[in-house]
Amino acid sequence: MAHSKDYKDSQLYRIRHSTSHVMAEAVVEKFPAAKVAIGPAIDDGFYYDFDLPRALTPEDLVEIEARMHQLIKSKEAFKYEEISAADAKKLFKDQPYKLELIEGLEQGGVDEDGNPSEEKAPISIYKSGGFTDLCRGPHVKNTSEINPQAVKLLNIAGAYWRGDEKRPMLQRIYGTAWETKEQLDEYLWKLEEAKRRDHRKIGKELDLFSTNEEVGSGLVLWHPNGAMIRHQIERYWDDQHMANGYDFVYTPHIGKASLWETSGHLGFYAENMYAPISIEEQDYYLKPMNCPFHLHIYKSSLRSYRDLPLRFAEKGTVYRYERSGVMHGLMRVRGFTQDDAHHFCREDQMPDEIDFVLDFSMKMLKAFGFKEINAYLSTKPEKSVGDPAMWKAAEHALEDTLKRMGVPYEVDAGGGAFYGPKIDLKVNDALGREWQLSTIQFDFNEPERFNLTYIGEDGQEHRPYMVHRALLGSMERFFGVLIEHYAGAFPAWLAPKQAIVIPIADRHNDYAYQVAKQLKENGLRVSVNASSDRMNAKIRNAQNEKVPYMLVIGDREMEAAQVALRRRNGESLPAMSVADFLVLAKKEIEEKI
RNA sequence: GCCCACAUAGCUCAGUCGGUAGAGCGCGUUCUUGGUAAGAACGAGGUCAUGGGUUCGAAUCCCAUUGUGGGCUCCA
Repeated sequence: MAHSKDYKDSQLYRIRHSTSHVMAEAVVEKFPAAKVAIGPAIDDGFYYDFDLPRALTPEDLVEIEARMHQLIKSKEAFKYEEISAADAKKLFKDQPYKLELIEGLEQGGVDEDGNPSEEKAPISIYKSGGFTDLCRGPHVKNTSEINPQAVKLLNIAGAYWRGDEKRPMLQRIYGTAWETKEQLDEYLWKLEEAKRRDHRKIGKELDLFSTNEEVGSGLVLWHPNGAMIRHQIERYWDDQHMANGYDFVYTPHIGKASLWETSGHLGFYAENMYAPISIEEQDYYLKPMNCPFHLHIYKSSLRSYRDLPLRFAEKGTVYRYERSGVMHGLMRVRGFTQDDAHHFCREDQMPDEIDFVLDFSMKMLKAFGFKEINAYLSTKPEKSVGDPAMWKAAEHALEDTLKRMGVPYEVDAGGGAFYGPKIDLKVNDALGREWQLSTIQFDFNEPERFNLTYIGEDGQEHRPYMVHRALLGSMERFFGVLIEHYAGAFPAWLAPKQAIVIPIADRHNDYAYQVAKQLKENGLRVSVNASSDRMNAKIRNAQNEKVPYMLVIGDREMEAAQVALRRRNGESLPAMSVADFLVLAKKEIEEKI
């Protein structure tokens, strides 16, 4: 992840980078045979990669951390020195990874982390205590600037040397460092909170979804509660699309090999596709994307410039091969449903079309409670297909729209796909974490490959612009993000169970069922807890289920034909009539709060 | 796919030195009818992920497979 310049210049960055050196010192002290790789500061801390004679254990981490505290307290100075490549090679003669880095520095074009760098930097080393590292810095002057109370080692992980799976697997130790203990505690609290909100944990607790060993890894089973939430999401999605000029389409899950040859997927996407299914000596492939089908719908009749723009939308389920180690709950799966759409338009319509799709995306995301949305604009890479003039026009349209709408954005120059520029939208969740959801991508490849045309005003054939977009991304990932954002306490419009009626004693059951019936007739998702539990237990269960509205019914309510509302947040309202509760609930559901 | 770790009741977990299993929650039955986060008793529930090996004997040791977790790489 790219760090801002501010961060790289900050004291915090120096503290973290220096702490990683202290950690390396402690590790090398413990394992004199250790080969050290690289150890940079990262977003919330630092890491260092080592090649060690044995696998590290959590106990090693405790020991290393304790030694680090001692080293920090011994007030080691960080001493900077520039040396020649020859001296550096001599100094690091037993450190193959460092030697490789020195080679790179000598040739220029890479920095000491092995990343591309424009200037040819001098070779420099930092000495601190008994540890000398090839390093550009910057560092703190002395470990006295590091607060040992604000340093913590977090976990051990495997990592390839230079991220290349063909190179040796190293052991990486992640740690974090802050200026004060309070900051560390806050960070650790955030990690704990992230664990509490983990969609896999909440998914089990609220019975939302599961995966199953026999079904297969990365294949999601949506349980009734999760499916109800998805259904509500989709209902809203359908309504919005219908009201905004989209046409719904449905397409099959497999298509013939020739389709994927035409689209180019067998050329550039084959490693993500499943092996073909052979039917009557024809190969069929499970679809990894919906676009080729939508393109054929476009092509199914002659299109006039008057027909455009066309917007084909489909919640299309796709299957992509993911390597076995990368699956993660709902966030990374092998089968998922994209909320997909393809826009086809004329060049003169393109700016408006982009305006529309960005505005529409933002409105959708905001409806789901995401207030902060950041955009990332990716432009033409070196290798690309399509007319450079079309690229320029598309990039301008994207950027102009972002500016006009005042959406904060970053430009990733050359970061686009080979077939077109794109805007990705990322939201910040309740914990401030960023998630990519929407993607809006031009495609100059497939319209060519499928020879899409429309008849223009001039009677000639023209190539339409095509935009591929997914707003929520995939239903699976979006649901995962939503679970973590709300920590399972879904707003009433999404909650699988919106209200629960809690009779205090058996004699209130009949009235409770009457109330529930009335609510159901008004469209609420409601149930009655008529078990022999005490009221306290019923409330506790409803709280744990995160039901937004609890309607307690006892003698008083029954007599007055009322309900006593307790909200999920613990707030108790004075008893009200069922009609009044309906007004209140319907308003909140309508407003999606 | 790779490195490391893990897999015991529906869930969360305990199980010592290798001697064929336990708790809490949940579930069922009964009693209890209680006013805003757990009333009580009793009961049912496990081929210890799967397959193989070592051993007189395996939840426990070894190997493989599947799945899960933390990462790397990749990504909606």
